[in-house]
Amino acid sequence: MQQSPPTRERILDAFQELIIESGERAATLGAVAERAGVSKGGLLYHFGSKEALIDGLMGRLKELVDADIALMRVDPTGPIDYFIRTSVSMEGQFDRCIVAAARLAQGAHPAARDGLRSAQAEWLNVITETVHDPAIARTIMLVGDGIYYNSSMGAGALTAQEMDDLVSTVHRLAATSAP
Amino acid sequence: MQQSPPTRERILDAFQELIIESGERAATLGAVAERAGVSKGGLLYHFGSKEALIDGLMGRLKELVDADIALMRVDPTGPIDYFIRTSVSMEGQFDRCIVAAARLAQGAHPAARDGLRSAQAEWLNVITETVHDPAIARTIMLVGDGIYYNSSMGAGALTAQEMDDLVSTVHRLAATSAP
DNA sequence: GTCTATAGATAGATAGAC
DNA sequence: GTCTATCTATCTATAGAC
Repeated sequence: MQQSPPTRERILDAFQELIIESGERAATLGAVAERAGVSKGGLLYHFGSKEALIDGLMGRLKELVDADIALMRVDPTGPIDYFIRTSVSMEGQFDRCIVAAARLAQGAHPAARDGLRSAQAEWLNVITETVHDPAIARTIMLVGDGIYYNSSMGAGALTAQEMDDLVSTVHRLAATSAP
Repeated sequence: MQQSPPTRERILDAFQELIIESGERAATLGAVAERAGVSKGGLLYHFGSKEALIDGLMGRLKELVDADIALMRVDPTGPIDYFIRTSVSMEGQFDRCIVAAARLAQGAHPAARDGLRSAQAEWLNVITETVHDPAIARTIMLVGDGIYYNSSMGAGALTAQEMDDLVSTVHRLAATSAP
């Protein structure tokens, strides 16, 4: 029998999805509460302010980033393949959480900005360990950032063919080296 | 003697800068009016609603994009060099307008989303004409998108050295071709 | 732990004087 | 073309019952 997630998680889910679907502005406490199936008062018992709600989502982000970095390091296809392919999906909790965080970061919420920045720093670390050339590593990071930029703008997902082309293009780039 | 720009332009400037500095949410009609040096009523004479204000900024964006595409086609260093180097600055009206539009697009404003999408389509056209390989062209576009993603997140500007490295890395990528 | 009721602040927009 | 005054709606947050 299916258990409904704890209220706290349902609230964070509702907040995250509302931000993705309709922007930060539409993610009011009332809308989040309704979507999570609680009253405003009930929501404010778990997160005492809107800032606390954002901090809650950033806590979730940090957990997911840590898990992702660990997976990236051990992926059999290598960190670059993993990085590009997982940047693109928008299907999992992780990507959805990142897109929501990106939108909050644009709304000038320092906690969201810092959370994403430290995630970027960790990814760049692993990529630099792999390709050694810092300029190439930074360029690959920019490709990943570009993918998130498009995701967060509601662009459609890449086809499987486009995805394969992109991965192989990035691999050729990684094999290149400055003269 | 310095002429102050017409009120309409001052209002658009104020709107744009407020969005960049503090996010869409802080760019209320009152805040925009104050920054532009008019009253709310004065603002609403020129732009009858917040949506009209957004449409006004999108009109400015379209003009700037058209001018940019024209420059990109005739730049002596070539379209790719021009595309990468100008994606990065955040100093000119054009980049600031794009970043503001990107933030509005994330707030689920369809007009902003459409304006940016058509700009991206035009850039991609020119790049594809230059490098011929569509997968490489798309990858270069993603690098440019990544730069804007970082700009709109308030990341610091690249150093001149990082910029040169990036441009040469992208050029090596452009020289690559699928087997 | 969750609810209702409500306070207090601020948003977008209108009306009409100048 | 610009202003002040004001209306209405909505948002965050608090208080207190259950």
